[in-house]
Amino acid sequence: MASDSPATRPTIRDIAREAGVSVATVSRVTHDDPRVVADTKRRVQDAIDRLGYRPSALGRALSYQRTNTLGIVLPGLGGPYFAQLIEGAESVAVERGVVINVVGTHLRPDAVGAVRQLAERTDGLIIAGGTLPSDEVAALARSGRVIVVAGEADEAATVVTDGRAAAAELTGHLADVHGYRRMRFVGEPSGSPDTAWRYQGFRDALDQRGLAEAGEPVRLGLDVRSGAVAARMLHDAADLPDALVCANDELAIGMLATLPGLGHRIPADVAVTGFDDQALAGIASPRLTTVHQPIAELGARAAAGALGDDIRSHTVLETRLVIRESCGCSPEGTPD
Amino acid sequence: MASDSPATRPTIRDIAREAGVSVATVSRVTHDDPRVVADTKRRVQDAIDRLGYRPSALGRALSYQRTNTLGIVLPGLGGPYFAQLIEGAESVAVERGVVINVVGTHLRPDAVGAVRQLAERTDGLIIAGGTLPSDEVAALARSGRVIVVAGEADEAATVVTDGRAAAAELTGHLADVHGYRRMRFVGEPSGSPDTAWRYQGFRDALDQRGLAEAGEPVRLGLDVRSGAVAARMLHDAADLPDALVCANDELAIGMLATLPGLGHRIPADVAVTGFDDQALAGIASPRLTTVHQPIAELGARAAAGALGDDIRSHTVLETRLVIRESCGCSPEGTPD
DNA sequence: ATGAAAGCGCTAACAA
DNA sequence: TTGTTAGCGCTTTCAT
Repeated sequence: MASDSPATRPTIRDIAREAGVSVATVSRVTHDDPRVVADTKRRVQDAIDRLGYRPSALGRALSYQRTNTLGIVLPGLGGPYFAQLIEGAESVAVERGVVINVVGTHLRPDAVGAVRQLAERTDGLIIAGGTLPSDEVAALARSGRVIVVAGEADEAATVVTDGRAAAAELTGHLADVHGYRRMRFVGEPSGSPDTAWRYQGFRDALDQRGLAEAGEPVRLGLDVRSGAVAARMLHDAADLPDALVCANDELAIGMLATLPGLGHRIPADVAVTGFDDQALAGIASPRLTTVHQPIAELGARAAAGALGDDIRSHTVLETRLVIRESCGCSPEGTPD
Repeated sequence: MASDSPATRPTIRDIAREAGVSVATVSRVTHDDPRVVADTKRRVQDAIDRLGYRPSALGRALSYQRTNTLGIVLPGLGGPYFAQLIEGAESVAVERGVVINVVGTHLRPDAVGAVRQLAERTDGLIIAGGTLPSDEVAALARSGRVIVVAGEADEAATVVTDGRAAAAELTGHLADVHGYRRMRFVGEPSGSPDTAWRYQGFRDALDQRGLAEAGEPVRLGLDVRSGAVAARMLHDAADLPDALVCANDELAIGMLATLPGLGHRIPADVAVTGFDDQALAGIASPRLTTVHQPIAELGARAAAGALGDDIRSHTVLETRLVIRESCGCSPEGTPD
């Protein structure tokens, strides 16, 4: 428990000795090599069971020159977005007998060092946009398989969605269908490339229509808590616009969990939109108008690339505007 | 220009050759060994820089017989609870020059296999309660350093909080101060030991007062989405109790983001409580009455243990009841 | 101050 | 069918 020194693990040599064979034979048995005769195999297997031997992944990795591991670098292990991304990556990792190792850089003072360590122990790396300086990404890409997801890179292949166009379409709906004029973006644009693109799309739609932002972007993170904080700030400043365009669903959920309690009805007093179309978006009340993104697919494609499949150097996946009620539309899809 | 081996990473031998020294000397340089004379050191460092050499973590691990890696096994990488746990572990990992590798078992068909792989590549393991069959945990504990967090184990040390007592205290407050009689638990008790303890505490408080549950536990997950789903179910069944005792804050937040939109005021029509006291709990509206848990501390203690510190075989950390407004108390802390 | 060489746990030619 | 042996990349005595 506290102080018992774990017995040292048996090595392939221990088994060889125990079974009275060579290490090569033991290795063959652990690989189900058909060449070993049944009787020998049994003897070896017995020794393995008796001593509780399991081949060292480290030793194997060194010999194979591959680790059967896929690394994923994310800003943090927070919300559903990254969970889904990982899930997508897992789906392809599983069918290739590869395990996944995740590191979150936001928690890490020395993110670069941690990622370099990770790179050593993996056959490929998925890096989320905005987690590392781009020259570091380039360096990593030069010495290994790297795919950047939701970000830009010139030395590595990227897998993204066109968040800019999607955000513009969403904002256009708010302006044209509902006639909102005072709209404000929630989320720190420079937080990640992803968010930057969405903000740009928001601006695009405004500019196209000669509209101005109802204020600076609310510069906060991308989690539920930040949505709640933003809601309180806006309430305290008595400065609610017609519509709050949130950088993702979680922010919007934070709004839903705060604004009503503060006396603001959604969407009657203020419209709120999300981005991502997480499962939650269709369940909260009012249901969230948002943009659907194939997040798991993003992870799956990236994983395939990072594991050696040939993929295009720049893959862009489709998004889809999802109109529900938080923008002011009625459940039938028509504006109020 | 040494462009002979282009694709493959340079090894310590390449550097040795390039600098005209032995591998031992290169190794000394990478370890800042004071015995190498300045001139030699410079020559080696030059070669290292020129070829872009970085010692292989794999090779080192094999030689050192340690990996400088800490593994964490969680059900999933979803919400803030696990993010905080990891953060706590990171804080001690960082000061020991250790990196963290996380795997989520819920995403994994072959969780056991994945964890075994992980165990190979780490010096210690933190395992969240309920993620693995207990005999597997025992096996892992026998061959390495394992700490179980928020769960039970006889072969491994555990780090927990007394969720049962805390839940009983919280429920007692609801019953005694507010006089609620119809109370219902939200969350699947058998989902994790943690949740089971909280449900037990809830039952304890009820039993003590001769009260009955206002219905079976609402058997859902522990995420925001499940809270929203539960809210809709209860609404659709027109079966809202006096108070909803949620297994964690996220569930409660899902309620806050759904119930008001469905026409139910919190706490006027129905009280809602959380568990964990996430940052969000004090910001959403109404602010959440909940139980504070030192989650990061949980992670930190577990990490210390998993990395070799002597810790008690059973550590229990303090919780604290946090009364805010979602239970019906006024901001001043008095009941309505 | 530096080098030679023996491991660390495993795999895979090559021999026998 | 099985064994011998040379790596995989690195560290670390032990010599020199």
